[in-house]
Amino acid sequence: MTQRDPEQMQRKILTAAAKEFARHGLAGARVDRIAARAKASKRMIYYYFAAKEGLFLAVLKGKLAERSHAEVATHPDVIEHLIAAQRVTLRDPDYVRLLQWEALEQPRHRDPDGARQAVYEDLIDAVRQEQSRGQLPPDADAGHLALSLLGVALFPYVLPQLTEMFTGQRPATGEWIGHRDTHLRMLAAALTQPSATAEHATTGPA
Amino acid sequence: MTQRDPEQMQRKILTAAAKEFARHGLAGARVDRIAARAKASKRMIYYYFAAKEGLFLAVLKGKLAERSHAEVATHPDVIEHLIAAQRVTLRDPDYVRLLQWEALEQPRHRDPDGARQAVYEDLIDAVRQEQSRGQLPPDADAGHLALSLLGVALFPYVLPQLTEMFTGQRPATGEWIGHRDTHLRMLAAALTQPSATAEHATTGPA
DNA sequence: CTTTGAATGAACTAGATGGTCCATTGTAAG
DNA sequence: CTTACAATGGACCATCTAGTTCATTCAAAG
Repeated sequence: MTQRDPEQMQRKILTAAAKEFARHGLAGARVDRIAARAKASKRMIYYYFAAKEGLFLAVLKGKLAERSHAEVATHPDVIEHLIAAQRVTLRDPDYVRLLQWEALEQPRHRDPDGARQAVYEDLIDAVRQEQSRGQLPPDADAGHLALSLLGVALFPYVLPQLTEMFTGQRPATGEWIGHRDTHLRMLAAALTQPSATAEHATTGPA
Repeated sequence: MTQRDPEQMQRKILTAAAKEFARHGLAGARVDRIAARAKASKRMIYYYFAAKEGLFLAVLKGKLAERSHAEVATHPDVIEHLIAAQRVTLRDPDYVRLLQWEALEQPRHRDPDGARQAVYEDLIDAVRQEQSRGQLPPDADAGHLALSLLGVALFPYVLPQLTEMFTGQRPATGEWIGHRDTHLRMLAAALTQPSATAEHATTGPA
């Protein structure tokens, strides 16, 4: 019945593991749960990935690769940059969580082939271009500026408790996203133009 | 020799636990390690705090209380707000990590007495004042704006991997902080003034 | 000096969990 | 058809760990 298909097996394990690790992190994840969700025997996990941590790293690498497409896409102006970063994040909330787990649990986060570095380098370049076009403060360090922009876009999802305290709602509800969009547009406008008078900001729905 | 002193015992446990939880989170923390670090028997932990999670929550509550002082302090303008947020964070890196663990591991983060809410409410008020003084875009939602500002200040410490990719250094090194300060000042200036020409930005050292 | 209960320590337990062993099966090549 | 090996399943194990048991000690009250 179940014809053997090693590649699909590995994929199933990886996606199951991604869910589990996103939810519980490396320490909190349970190998048995991953096996169950993947409908594989635990044996398989150790057959393809040597250890729990190996699987975790594989998941991370996979997600990163998967995301690099979305991330690289440059957008005409700051506003679209921010909004896009938010949209991408919302499409796969697990991504941010994995980044957080990595930050907390992985003392060493290496990027051997520099693939990751490259992705962000592209983002910095985009910022640089917008600076030269006068869309962003020209004398700001591009790296720091890109970091700040990404921070504004992602922070609410990174610490939802704070977000709730500040805005009265958890992020990722439809209504909240609309409000946030409006805010991001306004912020970008303030950064771009002298008079921070956002033209009637539409509460941009999905 | 060791006269019995219940209160100090509890404090010792709490500070030991804070360190351990900040490092490893709730799931990753080891009760034995906490006991060892506190130079207490494990029994004591369960005597004063019913369970591991109880201890975790106690730690969280303690840190929050400890921080509310620093947080409440309002500052004359945006710049100082941001810089201050950064300084406070640097003085106790465990704080941000605990917030992150909370975000990841605690599906339910309640604030029964609303003490926490109050702290952030103050921050929002401060932002509102600066808006009315023309220091910040007046038509932006104060809550979202406060969230964004805090995001810019904290984000680098929340995801240091990204920070390293964007700026070439991990945060919290002396040099990095100086650069970040400069950047924050520039950003605040851009948000405040029409022409985003930061006067010769000094690379403000520690 | 005794009594009493809070405070403490050391050894122990039950269960969970990462990882492994060994036997088996599908499959592709000869 | 046989051989050989990759792929798989399921039971098994050693260890780790949160939490407990029980006896003991200190200190304050009488």
